[in-house]
Amino acid sequence: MTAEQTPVRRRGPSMADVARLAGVSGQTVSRVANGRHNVDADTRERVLAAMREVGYRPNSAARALRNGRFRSIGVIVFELSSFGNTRTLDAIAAAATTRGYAVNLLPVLDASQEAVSGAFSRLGEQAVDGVIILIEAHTLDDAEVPLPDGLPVVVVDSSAHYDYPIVDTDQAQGARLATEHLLDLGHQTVWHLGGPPSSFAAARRLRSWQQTLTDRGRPVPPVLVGDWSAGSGYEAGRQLADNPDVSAVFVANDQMALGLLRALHERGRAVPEDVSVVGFDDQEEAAQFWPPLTTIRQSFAEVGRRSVDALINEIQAGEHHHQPVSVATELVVRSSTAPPR
Amino acid sequence: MTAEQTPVRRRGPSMADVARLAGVSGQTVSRVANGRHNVDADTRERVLAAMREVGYRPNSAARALRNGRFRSIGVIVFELSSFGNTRTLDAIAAAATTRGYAVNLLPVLDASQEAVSGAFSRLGEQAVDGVIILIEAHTLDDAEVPLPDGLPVVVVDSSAHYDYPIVDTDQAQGARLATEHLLDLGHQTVWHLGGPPSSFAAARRLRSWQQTLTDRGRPVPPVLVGDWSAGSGYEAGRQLADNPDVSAVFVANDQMALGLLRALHERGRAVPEDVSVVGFDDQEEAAQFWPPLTTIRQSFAEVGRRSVDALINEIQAGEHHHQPVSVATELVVRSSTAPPR
DNA sequence: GGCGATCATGTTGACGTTAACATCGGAGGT
DNA sequence: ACCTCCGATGTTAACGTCAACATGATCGCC
Repeated sequence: MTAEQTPVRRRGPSMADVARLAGVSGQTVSRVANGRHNVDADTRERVLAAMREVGYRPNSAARALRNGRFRSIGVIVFELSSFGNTRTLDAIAAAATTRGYAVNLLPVLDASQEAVSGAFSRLGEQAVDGVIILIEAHTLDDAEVPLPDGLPVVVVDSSAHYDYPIVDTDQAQGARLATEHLLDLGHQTVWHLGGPPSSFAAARRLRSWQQTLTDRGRPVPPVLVGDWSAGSGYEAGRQLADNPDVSAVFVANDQMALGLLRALHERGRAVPEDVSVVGFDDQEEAAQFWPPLTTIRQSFAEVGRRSVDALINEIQAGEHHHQPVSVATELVVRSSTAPPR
Repeated sequence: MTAEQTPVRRRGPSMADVARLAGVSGQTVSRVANGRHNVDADTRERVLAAMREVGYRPNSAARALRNGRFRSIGVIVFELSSFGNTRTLDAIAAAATTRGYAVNLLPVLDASQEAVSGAFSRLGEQAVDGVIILIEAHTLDDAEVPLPDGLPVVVVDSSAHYDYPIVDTDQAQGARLATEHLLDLGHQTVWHLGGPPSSFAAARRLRSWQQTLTDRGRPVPPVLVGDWSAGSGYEAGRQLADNPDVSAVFVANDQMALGLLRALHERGRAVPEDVSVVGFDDQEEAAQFWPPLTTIRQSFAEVGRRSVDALINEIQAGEHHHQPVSVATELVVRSSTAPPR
């Protein structure tokens, strides 16, 4: 009793099928598929009709094998946890698509060393022409980064520790903008709730805040440290709220600022009357915080676009631009800042 | 003057190179690369060493061509705008990676018809074995959806309008949970700020809220409509705040709830003393809203996992499960709800 | 009217991998 | 000692596409 094998055509139609139907050679089909001009108008029509009839789809595997290029870029992300990464990824995807490249997501499942190197080694088997790395630097630093040799890479980060082209927001400029805004309002000094020490972006913002204060001859208060999460902002806020000296705080991102605002409300300290707060990122919700948050807007779209440009440049021209790309930020004044009482 | 062509070996080493170095046939290298057991331990070592030496990486294009499978799934997303999509995508990426599949991002650049069908036709050229669709239904409905024939598809949405398997959060159960929570606290009725009419998820939540009220013999207040954004929540909140009849509001997502809270604060209506508010999603920040938001937690992780499971099942077994998958939600009580004054 | 130029189209082979089959040597059974 | 079976390894061909080259027809020009 021979089991009747379902004769399901698993593969789709190929050029050969189209060619047969149109009565031409495979090569002609190829030419039509690739929009070459040296095909007779009639023939082209006939081929296109045949393609439609059989539902032809070019096989990208065969194409990639033949051409040695995948027209695809990989993006290594550490979860899509953070607001910034998400937005940047979005911009990358848009830019890549526009440039005719597909985007391959290579998630790093947890923060462990092995997960990171796991992602990197998986990379070797991926069908990508280049990679954009979207995870914070420290996670990489120690890892024996087994990046496949000769694979173009662009890093989105604020570290200068790489041999790869770097694109990022100008953290220092943004932090200066925030700090100066508060000082200009008349505050004696500005406190700072920073991001995790492992983040270069956080370190840059912190350093620049510090620098701005000393440039102006102001005392530098002790730094509070959060982990980017709103919860950690709340924790820090509870400490700050009880300190009557605190009249102005620069928070390293909007999410932490949200938690900080909650802590201040809880303790009955009015914003901005008692305490002024400036965030960083300008995520959509910041305008709807209570009170609406003054913050530093960074253009994730621009960062995404620039990193794709840099990567595709590397892929197609083989050119490295080791000159880091810095994207400027912008101060957005809302209601969470005011002169000291 | 013949320009010296840089003899850059653009292609990486292939199995043949490894085979030559290890003194075996290509097939043996293939067996080692795929972890087959029928290879002598010594030989395997020799091959592995050779691989390391030349820096061998399997060429996934050749593999895909040979096997007819890409081990890759596509995800069609309408920007990564919404919190929910982002989280679901994250879960999908994690689940897919765990199952050994790569994830291809297929962004829909704008809401226009052509952008959507653009994404779909691009799909035909993508190296994917199946697709998960993460865009709201209405955008698809009218479109001549030119989905490649025979390509496995899973839709993450609450519509039943598809021929494809569907996975989504149990919107109706969540909305009922929210509404009942408020009624149980003693509120006479519950107002509703819904999502855009184009969203099936929003429609489900609305319908279930309505149903719950009528089941309990309560009056059904007029519906307010937002677009998921915090800004639209603020707009709606300004209307609600001036209405003294409003003592309880069920908001269709947390972001809009944030804006609504701001509007209530602005008008001096205390939460929860004057007005109780329940959100939907339980995004991380909800616990740090002012006051911390009572909300409906939906498991994006589960939705992502289940949709990947469904898709891979379809890919590997060819089985469709037209039975929609519904993922349960959970009420998380915080400080934004209380009995009426 | 002959000759090369130009253009549409066809033929061949290679990209790197692996399924299917072939081969070969030794272990085990009678 | 002979035969079988099994496991390790090699050989061949094919997946779908496209560059490179080959062919043959048409055209214009001296």
